[in-house]
Amino acid sequence: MKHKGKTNPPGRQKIIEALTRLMWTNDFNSVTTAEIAESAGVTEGLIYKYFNSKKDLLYRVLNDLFAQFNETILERITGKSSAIEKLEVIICSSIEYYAANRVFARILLLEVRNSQEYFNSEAYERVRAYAHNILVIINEGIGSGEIKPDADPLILRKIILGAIEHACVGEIIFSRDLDAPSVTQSISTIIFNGAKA
Amino acid sequence: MKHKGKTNPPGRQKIIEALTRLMWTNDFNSVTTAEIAESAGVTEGLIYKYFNSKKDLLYRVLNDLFAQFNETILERITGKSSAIEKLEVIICSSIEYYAANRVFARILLLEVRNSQEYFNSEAYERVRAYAHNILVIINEGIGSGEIKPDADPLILRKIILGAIEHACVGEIIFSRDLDAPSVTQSISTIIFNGAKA
DNA sequence: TTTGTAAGTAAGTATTACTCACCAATTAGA
DNA sequence: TCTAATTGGTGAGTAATACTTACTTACAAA
Repeated sequence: MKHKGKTNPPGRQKIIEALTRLMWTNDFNSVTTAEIAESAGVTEGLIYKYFNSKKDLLYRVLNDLFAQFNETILERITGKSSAIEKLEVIICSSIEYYAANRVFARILLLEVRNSQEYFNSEAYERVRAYAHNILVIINEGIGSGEIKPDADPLILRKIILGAIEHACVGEIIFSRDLDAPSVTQSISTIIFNGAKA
Repeated sequence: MKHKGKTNPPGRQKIIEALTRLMWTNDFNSVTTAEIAESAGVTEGLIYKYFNSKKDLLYRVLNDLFAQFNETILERITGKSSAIEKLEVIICSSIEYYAANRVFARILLLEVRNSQEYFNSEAYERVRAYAHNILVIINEGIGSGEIKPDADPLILRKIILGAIEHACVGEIIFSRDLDAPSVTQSISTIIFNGAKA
């Protein structure tokens, strides 16, 4: 029988932790269900009691990690009144979080987007909420006169998200250090003040 | 015996075309070697005569597509003397190319980066050359006084590449239309003139 | 006590990426 | 010209892997 999903039994949690642990050194495709089970100290069958597929398990891991991420972000922007300041906090917090939580970053930026199922997952819902939040702040900034009224909010969001991701993705792939405040400073200067002399 | 790689026999080319064709509708992981062979009209064994692995095949496909892409770009920027103009041409050409060649875009942006082997591939070398070219143009722009001298060239490149990618990735995943000139215009305005009012 | 369900096991199975021994035709060398 | 090697291609394997299914045990409530 399948699990109803109301509770979070120890076995289930151990499986989630095992995959997270294994992905510290391996990419998702090269981690096997047998390894996950062994590392969790349970049998392979149990994985399929709690998760529909190996990918479903991955999306749950991402979902858990993204939940924490979203909390951190929301916590940090409350109190800031300027829209640009809020956006800078989001940029910096995102980079910091990716730098500190490489498995999270790898899953989010490199492992899930290749398959359609992801876009029906709960994890993706959270990503949308995060992106929506940025859009709200941009519109707020346009409303208050902080941001140019003719800047396309959707494009500005794409640039911000793209800059965050691209600023991290290389360092995540090659396990290089990331100086979040300094990178944020550079990004923010270019995006808000422009690169043209 | 393994193939030496000097020639490009019909079977080899048919395999490349088959994967490209199959990836028009399916993501890489859900395409099987059996399907590739059948669609190419050859046997499964032949795939491994010409390619070391299924992934190696993917990287070769990307390599071929990226070669064309690089040619297109280089062709278009010759003649332009302003650095910013060159960068705008690169942004617009990239978006146009991704829009017109969705399989190429999906492979490059969504399918290869999750595995380390990719970063040793010939395809990745081409990506580096493309990125290097952008950096050269940025430095040229700083030298000529078009671009702010205190803008970090590496970060500016990340923002440009990030903006291009993020401007396309959603539309590629969800098969939406992409208006390259208009998106380029918006991106360029924000990056070069700044978003701040 | 009984009944139902949740937690977990163990032994499968089908599929899939990949291998290997072989064939036929062309080319090169002696 | 005979032969030896190389190239293009086949087809029947194999090991591994994601997933299934029938089963056991623990336990909570009625």
